[in-house]
Amino acid sequence: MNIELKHLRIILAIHESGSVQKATEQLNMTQSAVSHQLRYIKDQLGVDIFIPETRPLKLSAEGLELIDAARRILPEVEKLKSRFIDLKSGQTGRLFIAIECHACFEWLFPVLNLLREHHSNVDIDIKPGLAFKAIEALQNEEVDLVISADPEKLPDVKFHELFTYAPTFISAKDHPLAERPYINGGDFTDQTVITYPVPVERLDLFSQLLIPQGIEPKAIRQIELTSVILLLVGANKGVSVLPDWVLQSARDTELLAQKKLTKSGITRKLYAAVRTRDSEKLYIETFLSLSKDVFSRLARPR
Amino acid sequence: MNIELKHLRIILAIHESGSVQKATEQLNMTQSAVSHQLRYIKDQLGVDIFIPETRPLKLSAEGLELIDAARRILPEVEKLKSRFIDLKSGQTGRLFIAIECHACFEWLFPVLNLLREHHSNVDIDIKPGLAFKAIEALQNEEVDLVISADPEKLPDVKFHELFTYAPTFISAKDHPLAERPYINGGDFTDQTVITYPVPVERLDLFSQLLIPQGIEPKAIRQIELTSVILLLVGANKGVSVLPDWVLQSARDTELLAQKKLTKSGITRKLYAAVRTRDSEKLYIETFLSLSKDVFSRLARPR
DNA sequence: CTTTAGTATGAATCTAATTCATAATTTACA
DNA sequence: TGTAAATTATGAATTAGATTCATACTAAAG
Repeated sequence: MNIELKHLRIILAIHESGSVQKATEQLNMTQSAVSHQLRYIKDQLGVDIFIPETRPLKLSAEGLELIDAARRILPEVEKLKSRFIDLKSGQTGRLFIAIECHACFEWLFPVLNLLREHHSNVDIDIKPGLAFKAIEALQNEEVDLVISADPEKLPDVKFHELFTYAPTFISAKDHPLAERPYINGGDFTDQTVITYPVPVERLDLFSQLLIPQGIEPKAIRQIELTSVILLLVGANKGVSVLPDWVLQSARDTELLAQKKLTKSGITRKLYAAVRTRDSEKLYIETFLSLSKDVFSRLARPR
Repeated sequence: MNIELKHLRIILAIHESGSVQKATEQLNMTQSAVSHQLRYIKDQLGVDIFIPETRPLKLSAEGLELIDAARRILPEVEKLKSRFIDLKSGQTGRLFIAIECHACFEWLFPVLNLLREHHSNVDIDIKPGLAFKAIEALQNEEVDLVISADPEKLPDVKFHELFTYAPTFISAKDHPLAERPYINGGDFTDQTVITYPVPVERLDLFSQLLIPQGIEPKAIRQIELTSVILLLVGANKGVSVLPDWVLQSARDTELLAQKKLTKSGITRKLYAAVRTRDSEKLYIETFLSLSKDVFSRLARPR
């Protein structure tokens, strides 16, 4: 026995319009096609749906049951269809985010709060623990967006530039290096460096400066919270390198010395990586523009 | 956008088996056919259901939603299908009954109670108010069975013989006619006749005896309940004609005189009329055999 | 890095659906 | 009650859709 949605739609249209003839418009079929299908349905189910040779067409006892079922099932399917229309257009969907850049929590939280206001139908979340294989998780659809500083050429992933920042050296004001106009890699050999608890190759200081020059600092101390790092640096327990945007508050600038890295300074770019086919989704575009807004407000000295 | 149940079944089979290859058996399709269908579904929905170029095949975020929907919708359809299998075989269904014969309530109630025990899934009911156009109501599927004494030759209706009975004259024992060996039509001209409250042409006494002879009784008094008719006849308020089977109880035979109608006696047959295509349904057959059983017990003098 | 299992694809084939023309029925109305 | 109008049913031809076969491609395993 083969029943398809098409058949339920035909039966329902006939019943609600009262005749095969009237149903043809609604169904966009000719009278003949409907009639042939009606016969097919009858054969499949093994019973008459409409009482033969009556006009207006009347449902049989069995036909009534079929109509009941159609009225339960078809709206479910319609719901599914409109759900997919929404999903495709980005009216609704899922935005799971992985961040390779630990400090990014600073601006990501306000962005997500704003995004939630714009797109209440989008399921927004940050997925921790994927930082290392973030792009792979993106391709696997475990996450839908990755904040990354290392763009790659991949066919199915698109990197959208968010903004430029400068990894910046900080120390206590009375630290010896606080006198220098800028900091070089070699300056770290006898320093305790305070970093986020992530593999060193994912830190700008290491990937951009120390690893290329083969330099290792005296010690590394790993701290989760940015505010605690600032505290410890202020207390002269070590030095650190953080994105410039986290060093804007008045308190930080009073207590800490900030120096550029190398004579010319190091700058990096942050990207939002999404799957190519998700790029036009509305909430992705909103995320990108909100990110730029929030960042520019954050980066502007107060 | 066109989604069919077939597509939901394919997606579900692939997901649950883990690969297109494994799903082919379950679906009775070749790998190629499944693959083509998969592409069609993707095109229709406008999104990838499975993440491309991964093995084992993994659902995309959108695919997950489709699976959820399939798991809601497909069981509904399966339920519908098995419902129709039951309907066709007569495991379940509807048995609405119209009775042209008013006295039939006497044996019909016990029959329906027994039938309910055998077929708890059948919706059994007596539909009043259709007695006059009962066969028409049967053809319209307003009812599914008609108890009738007047079989017709109709292509879509089948009359199953139930049993034979004798319309029998009754009067009080001290009534003048109680002396007669049998009763003729003319005997009614000066009698008050007590009948059920239905058109006279549907009463055996009239249709079989008085109307053909053009006789009218002195008066007609209409009473709903058989027991009240018996009471009134016993109290000499009139005479009546009832089927022999209602006159079996000891009390009746003591208080009432029973006479056959005409010298040779009148006999009639009761039929159960059903739509031809319902004839083989299990609960119809059970109804017929139960009716005969119950009647033979009722008709046997106690 | 090659083999293997799984998936995608194009062309040919087959099946099912639809159309067209027309017959058969039913209903409405005289 | 018969006739016209409207609706439904049906057969053959056509068209669209689904499936197969052969083969190319891709990812994973050894």
